[in-house]
Amino acid sequence: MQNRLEVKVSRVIALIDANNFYASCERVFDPRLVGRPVVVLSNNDGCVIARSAEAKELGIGMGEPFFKVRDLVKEQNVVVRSSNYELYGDMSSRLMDVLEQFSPDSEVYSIDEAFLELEKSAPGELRKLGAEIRDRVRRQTGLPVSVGIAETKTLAKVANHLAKRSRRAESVLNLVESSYLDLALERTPIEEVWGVGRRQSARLRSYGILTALQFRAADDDWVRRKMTVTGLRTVHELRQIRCLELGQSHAHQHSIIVSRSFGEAVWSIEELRAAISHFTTRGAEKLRKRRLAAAALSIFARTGRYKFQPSGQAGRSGQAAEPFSGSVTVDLGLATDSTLELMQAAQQAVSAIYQPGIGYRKAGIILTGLAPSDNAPLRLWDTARYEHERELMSRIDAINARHGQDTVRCGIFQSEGRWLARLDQRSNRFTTRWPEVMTLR
DNA sequence: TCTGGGGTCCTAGGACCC
DNA sequence: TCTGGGGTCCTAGGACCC
Repeated sequence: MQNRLEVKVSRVIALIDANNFYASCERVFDPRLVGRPVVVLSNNDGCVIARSAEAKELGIGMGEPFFKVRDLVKEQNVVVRSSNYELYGDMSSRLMDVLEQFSPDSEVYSIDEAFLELEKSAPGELRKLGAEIRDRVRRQTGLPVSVGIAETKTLAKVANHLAKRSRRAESVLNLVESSYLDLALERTPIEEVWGVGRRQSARLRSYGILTALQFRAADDDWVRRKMTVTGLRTVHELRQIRCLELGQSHAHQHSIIVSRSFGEAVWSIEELRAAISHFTTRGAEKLRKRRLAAAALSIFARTGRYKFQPSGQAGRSGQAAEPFSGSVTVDLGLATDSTLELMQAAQQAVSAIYQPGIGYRKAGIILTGLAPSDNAPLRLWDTARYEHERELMSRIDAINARHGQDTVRCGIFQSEGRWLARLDQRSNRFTTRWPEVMTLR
């Protein structure tokens, strides 16, 4: 038995973050892309969501709409890829497997980054450990990563940013017991501090706070008033006071969202039903995979964010209508992970939300009230049917896992439709689909 | 006309993250 | 013409309770 009151060994936090993750994944499987500008596009080929260093140098911005850079892309011979989440997800789990070798305490923070808790040691030793992490990830996955080490998560983020930016391409920076700490904070503009977004940084700038160093020196009460406890925590973290502990990712997820922008506007209720059915199927699969059940299902549907041209009778006036956005929530009564039950609720919600004469550009479902499905309350009636349904679901999942998505599917939906996203330039799913593995000649 | 005080729970919306 | 998807946390305000 461990004595729970024993003195805690002093520990530090490392943040490991892949460089240009999606673009780097593409490079692992196509080395011809090395040294060339590469961009990866969002779903529907709408926005640029990843850029290689060369593409950044051309001035292509993060989140920039693709049509705005199309000419530049052509001129500069930039490689363009549609997003391939199946490939990136698989590469992500390989990355995390390597990181786990270095510490039992880790938090997978996003698809391409993780925090590791490390035992504190001499600054030189920590730096060496960081370099070893970087090198092993490279050897075992082919991915380039940067490592930042510090006393708190927020400072580890600062360290990681600076490591990425360093011209010497060291890609490892240790700020624990570092005489460089203050200078590092001075070189970190306020908007780059983790937790300070566009809104707050504009406000802070108007008060003359331009750097992380100045923010660290701000008065506690003032920060609390202006930015609530969230802002105060960030300031404390910059002062090496740990406020944010490592979380267990997925320990208790609160919601699941499945949503897509449509390839073309959707006007009819049949097409909207088809799309929502598709999202609901994906959502139910996510639930079962994570062993969760949902107590409520919401759907939302909206027009484009930027303008909206009404059609037919609604557009007769010729005036542009306001962008429309609506949502409907259905209480499921008892938590469920059954595609059939969720589908019923979703269709009910579609009927409630649909309005003719609106060109929907995006829709989605949100599952909430999540709880482990093993703890789901027992049904008082219909127990036999419910058990039967669960059995059916697990068989369908097994078949689809083996033979591909939607080999067997529930209900009425067509898997084709104008609402499907465009993905014109997707690379092969090299690691997860047999027909797409690499062939060597 | 006058009209307490304190608590909980829920939801919508804002801000942030990658 | 063409602008992603999936999450979290916090707060304010209303409904409701005693």
